[in-house]
Amino acid sequence: MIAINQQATKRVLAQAQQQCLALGSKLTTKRSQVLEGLLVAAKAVSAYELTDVCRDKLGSDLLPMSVYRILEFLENNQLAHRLNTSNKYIACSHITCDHQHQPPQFLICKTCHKVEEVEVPTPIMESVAKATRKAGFTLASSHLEIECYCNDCDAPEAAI
Amino acid sequence: MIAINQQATKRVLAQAQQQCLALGSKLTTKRSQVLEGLLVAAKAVSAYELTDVCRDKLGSDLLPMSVYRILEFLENNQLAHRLNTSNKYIACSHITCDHQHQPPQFLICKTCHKVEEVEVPTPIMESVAKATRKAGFTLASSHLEIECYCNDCDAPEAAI
DNA sequence: ACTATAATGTTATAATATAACATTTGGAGA
DNA sequence: TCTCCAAATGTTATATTATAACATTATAGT
Repeated sequence: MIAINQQATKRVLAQAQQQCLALGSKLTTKRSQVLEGLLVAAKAVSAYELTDVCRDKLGSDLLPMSVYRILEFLENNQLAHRLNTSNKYIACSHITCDHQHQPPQFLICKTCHKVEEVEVPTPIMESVAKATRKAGFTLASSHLEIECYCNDCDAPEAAI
Repeated sequence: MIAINQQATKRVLAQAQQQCLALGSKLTTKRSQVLEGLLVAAKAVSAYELTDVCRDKLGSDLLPMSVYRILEFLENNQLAHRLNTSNKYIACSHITCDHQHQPPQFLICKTCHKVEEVEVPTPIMESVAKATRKAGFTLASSHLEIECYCNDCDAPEAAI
């Protein structure tokens, strides 16, 4: 996970601040709290779980509705990702990087819900995009979500 | 979509029957109705939408709870797929094929929810599996879901 | 026919998400 | 500084998706 201590968290939040400004938007106190909640959670959490984290760990009194709104904002500002596979949210692990990245690929453990964010090799993404165009579609999502079992959780059967 | 007329539907259902037997399970009347519902819908539908289709188009009186159970059965018997991206279900487009297929890749239009099932080229799936193992995970899901815009729906911005 | 198991029915409720409108806040311009 | 607009947040209600828990019915093997 991206932030393992308070100092790192501060650094990430400051960087997020900058990133928002660059995009012409503002990381308000509440938004910062929600992002901090994601960092504190240090794993993929549902909007309601995140609401609890913000209340219990950060003393914030946000309601789920606000958390949903703010999560949408964070997504639009590339500070968080929504994992469709599990209906959970996670902080972007590249907030403190200053360079462009390949599209993320999320490896999601079906058992313990641990998430690892790796980069999709360019040739793979190109193949996918090509197959997509061939079928008469245009790629919309810039990330792949892969359901996995992590090594701590036994895979029930053989995989592909 | 897989079944465009009654005759084709019958053929698919008969084949599904066989496929179940081969797997040591039974395609009961209700299960067959739910599968037929998916065929009639001819697109990805939610469990509740499917319940409506079964009631309105097929005269079945299933409750959503039963539909969920039966969808789970159909998935286990490779007769239907659950699309995590949209929380919808779709009939497998390969029921009437008698050969093994590559893992499916679903192209899902974010706007109109049209779904196209194409095959993932083996080398791509191998690359993904490799990256997965390298990160300490084992592939669990045998399909990829790709969010797209279909050519009938305008993509709002440039894609990857 | 008897019984064990599978399948389905039924009711309740949990979990996720959005709609709609009200209120507050923070800045840009008068 | 004041005013007013737009953005952000608050609030309430409700839609949508999914599962738990237990009851009943159907089916197959003996």
